[in-house]
Amino acid sequence: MSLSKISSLTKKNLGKKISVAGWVENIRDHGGVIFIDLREGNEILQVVVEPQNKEIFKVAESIRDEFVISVSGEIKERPKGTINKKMITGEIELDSSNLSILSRSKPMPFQLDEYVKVGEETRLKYRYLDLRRSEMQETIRIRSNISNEIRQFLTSNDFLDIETPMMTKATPEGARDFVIPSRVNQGSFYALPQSPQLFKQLLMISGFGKYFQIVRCFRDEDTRKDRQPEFTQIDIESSFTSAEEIMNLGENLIKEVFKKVLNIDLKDFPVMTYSESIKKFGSDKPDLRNPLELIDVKDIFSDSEFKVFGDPAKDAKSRLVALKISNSLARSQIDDYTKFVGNYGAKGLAYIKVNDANDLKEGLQSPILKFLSENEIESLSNKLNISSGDTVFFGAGHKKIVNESMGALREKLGEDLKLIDKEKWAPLWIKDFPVFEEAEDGSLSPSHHPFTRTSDNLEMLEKNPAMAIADAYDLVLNGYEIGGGSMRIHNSEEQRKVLSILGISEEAAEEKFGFFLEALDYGCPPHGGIAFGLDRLAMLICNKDSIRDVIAFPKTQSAYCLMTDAPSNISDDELKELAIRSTIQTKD
RNA sequence: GGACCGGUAGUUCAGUUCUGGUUAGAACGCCGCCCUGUCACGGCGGAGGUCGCGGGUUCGAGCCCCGUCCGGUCCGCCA
Repeated sequence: MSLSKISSLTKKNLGKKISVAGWVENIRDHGGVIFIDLREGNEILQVVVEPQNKEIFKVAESIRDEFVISVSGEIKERPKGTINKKMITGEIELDSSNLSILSRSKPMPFQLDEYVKVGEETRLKYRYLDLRRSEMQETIRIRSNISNEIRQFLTSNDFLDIETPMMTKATPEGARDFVIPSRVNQGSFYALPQSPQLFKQLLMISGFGKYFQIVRCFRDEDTRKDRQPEFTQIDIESSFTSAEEIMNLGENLIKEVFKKVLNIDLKDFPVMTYSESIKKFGSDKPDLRNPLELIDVKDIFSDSEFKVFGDPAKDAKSRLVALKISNSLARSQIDDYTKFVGNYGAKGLAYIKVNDANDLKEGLQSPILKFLSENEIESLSNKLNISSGDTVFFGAGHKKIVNESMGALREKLGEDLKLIDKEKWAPLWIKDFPVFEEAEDGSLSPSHHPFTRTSDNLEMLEKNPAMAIADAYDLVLNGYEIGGGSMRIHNSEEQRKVLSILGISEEAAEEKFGFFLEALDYGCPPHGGIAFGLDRLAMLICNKDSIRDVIAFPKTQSAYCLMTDAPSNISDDELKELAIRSTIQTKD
């Protein structure tokens, strides 16, 4: 008799003889009758063992949680009053006539029930058991559905799935590479790809007009809840296209995934420029579910006696913003927020508590009031439209620090004050990024990557690179960057120029990118593309706080696998074969 | 590299500071016995601890001090 799937069993099977197999979710031994909840995937079927069949009954008495068993018998309707509405199979049960233990199990190192919370450390050590829990079964299934829908969508839009090497060449700049030593070419190293960027551009040169790949990428940088050393990108590239076309494609792709996986119709995604986003939110990946906005108040304080505000108000490289909330906070809370913005380099956090908005003389409370003129207070009151009970925070200083600290404060206040509607989806496009980011020492680094085309002309790029705008775009969802892309440079002259602006010498460019620069000279079509972070997308769709929860076997914050104990030492023989010597003394 | 939070039974936690003191508790799980309609079954009984690790202070440390390891959140980092 072949095995039936538990999920397929319904009242239609009443009276039928069937066999099932699975894990023992739970046993209720009443002495005279034994109930076994048998689990297969996420589905559970109640098996009844009656004492009449002495042999089976004896076996059943020895069964423990998570044994793997097979049972055959007849599907019966449950007696009246014993129907369990919480179970999909709650109206039926399997009256066992045969039962065998296929595999025993030691007691679990932690309980798999949904009712018991388990720490992540334990879960990761026994990840294969953690994955048995219905919650994990569900998320892994959803993730599979997501990638399946993506494949279908892209394939039906004529995109070709093409694999690119995992063993490739180390690239300068950017993230640190994971490196693979070569035995055949001793002393030389491959690198794992940070992304298939150059290969997908080469595929455009090869004439594959539409490429995609769901592909693992590797970056040897510190992790976060939304960053793992290895992660998965939905990598897309297209020839003879435009930013509008790629954004349109990406938007339809995400809409399709939400429709098919969650049955949610996303409205058209708003588009915002980078500079507007920074101005309003201090961030290039704002969570639009958060209603708070930064308000520039430079104009009010341009002649201020109060240096903390007056100086930045006069300085082009500085910013002065207010952030208003409709809550009155305790002193200790304000102190906490002051500490919080300190993490981002802010020297302090000025604030005004509005006790009575109708009395600008006595109704305000703040250590900085005595430095502010009546005019300034009145202008502030008008511009911010303050009401009694409000608190206003101020950020003043270098643009970067104000944006980062006040942007982070906006997010934190949004969370703490529960201003964010967690049921909502807030996608948006950010475009018109600068081509380069300027470091404090004036040096430039790519804000996207060095193959991004500017939407300005080349002259502008050379004369004033820090002001040049890139033909690039990011997709942001609920405050997470879930995708980003650009139109690419498609001639070697422009590509060489950008590399030189980045401070990469001609020799270095030749050594690292020579093959690519040469390829650009053999008829390169204009092209561009985008890449989405599958892990982040799945995390958001599954309503999880960390991408670890949507990765079957993730690593810890220190890039360690608690289950396999990777990374680990290799033998001296292996090292010798690879011509490598460690500079670390091995522990005793 | 840095800041902060955590590490006590198999698991989840209480106990920990201001205030160190005899035998470190609970719940769930586990083991044994009982139980014929439960479904997070129930009842009775039992076992289970290097308080992450190392050092120090003290008559005495889970608790105080120093160091260290592990997990998490964040800064730096992430073209």
